[in-house]
Amino acid sequence: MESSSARSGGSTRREATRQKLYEAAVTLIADQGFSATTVDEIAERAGVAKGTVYYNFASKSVLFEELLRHGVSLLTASLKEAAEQTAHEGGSRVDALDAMVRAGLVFIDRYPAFTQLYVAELWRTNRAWQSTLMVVRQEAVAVVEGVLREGVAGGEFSEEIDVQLTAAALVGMVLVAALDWKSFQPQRSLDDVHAALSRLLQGRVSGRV
Amino acid sequence: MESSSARSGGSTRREATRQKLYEAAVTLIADQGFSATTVDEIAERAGVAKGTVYYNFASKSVLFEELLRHGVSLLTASLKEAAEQTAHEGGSRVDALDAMVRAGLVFIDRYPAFTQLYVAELWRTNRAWQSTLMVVRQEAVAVVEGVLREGVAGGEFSEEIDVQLTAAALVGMVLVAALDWKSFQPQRSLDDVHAALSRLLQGRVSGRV
DNA sequence: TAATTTGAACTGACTGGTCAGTACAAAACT
DNA sequence: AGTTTTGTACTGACCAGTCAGTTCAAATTA
Repeated sequence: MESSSARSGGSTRREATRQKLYEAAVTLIADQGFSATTVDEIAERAGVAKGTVYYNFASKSVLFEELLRHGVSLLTASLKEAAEQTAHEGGSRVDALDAMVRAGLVFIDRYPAFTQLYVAELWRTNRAWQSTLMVVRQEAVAVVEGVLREGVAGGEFSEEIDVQLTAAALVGMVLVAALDWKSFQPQRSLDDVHAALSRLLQGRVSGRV
Repeated sequence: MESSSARSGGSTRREATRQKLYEAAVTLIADQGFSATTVDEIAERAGVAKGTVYYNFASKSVLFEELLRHGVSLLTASLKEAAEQTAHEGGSRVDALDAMVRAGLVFIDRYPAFTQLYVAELWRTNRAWQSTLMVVRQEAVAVVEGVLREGVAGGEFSEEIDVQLTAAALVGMVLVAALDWKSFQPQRSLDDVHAALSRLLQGRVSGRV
């Protein structure tokens, strides 16, 4: 079971179907929520028969869980890359933070629906995919926390800062600002939004230029 | 019709029932989402028969909408009070911002479930209560934007800042940090969390003092 | 002050529709 | 030649909303 002709990672055809299903599910669930979205809708939007959904995923919940894993792994990879890139170029930790803010914006710009759905589910309890979500959240936040800790160790950041809380606050800043951007002023450019957040991040809001 | 003994503003009994329904609904919906929460569950949790829900609210959606309105009006009032209080005491705009951050934290501390539910619904589209949510969101954000604008006008904040985006970012910072606090390190004190956010807000993260 | 009436508030069994998941034979891919 | 997809039909659990009937405290009456 599972080998077939194209061995590495399953057949392309199947992979394509799964991708279509992800894309259909992500927008529908972002808009309506998990429970209000029906499997029939997802199948229709993906241009696929309902049976195909169940051929590819064990259940609606499993489809959603794999969608979450898939999406967050993209984000985590992108954040890591941004941090490492900055390090290689000999930038400071503030530069790394800034690069990660930008990476976050790029991600949300490309996958606004996923982001929205993620935020909507993140703090819920008593849901089937709760544990998956926790794991995946921690992976992403850990990247930010890592940079903060390095900054504290290297004397670049104050030792007084609370790493965990500050990381959460930074994530929240980017998340909410970006969702606001996408929802209420989508015509603005990414650079524009990034500049506004950089200014806030570097404490240049209060007067001193 | 409608007079009865206790005239002013409807009977106390009815009001008490509605309050119980709000409280039951807010935790259930925060945990499970709107669609996954049944009216039977809400009624049971409130210690009331299902029919009572429909005697008091036209539908499940209406119950939820009124819950949203009720909750956000509390938040808005609290933010306004914080801002005005600071102004009366002759504080700066940074002080006002800081007071509002604290007011936000106090609110989330008291009503974590409501906050969670609000965040989960805020960026959705195609839902019945969408317009209600927009109105109510704007009321709250406007308070923050107002303080920022006054700060810019008074020369206290840089003219370069983007008021709308910065307001969103500030809200996000408080929101996500507070939800993280409540979810993952609930033993910490409000003062503690407030201090961490103040530090971030005043740009004291990067080295200097 | 005891008996009666009123009506707002509440109850919970019931209905009609919806939806996740199943079944499977035929078709299409690779 | 095996894997994947299709299309249609079906089942059974679940749930929003309804409605005929009940409760009870206050108001009215005698």
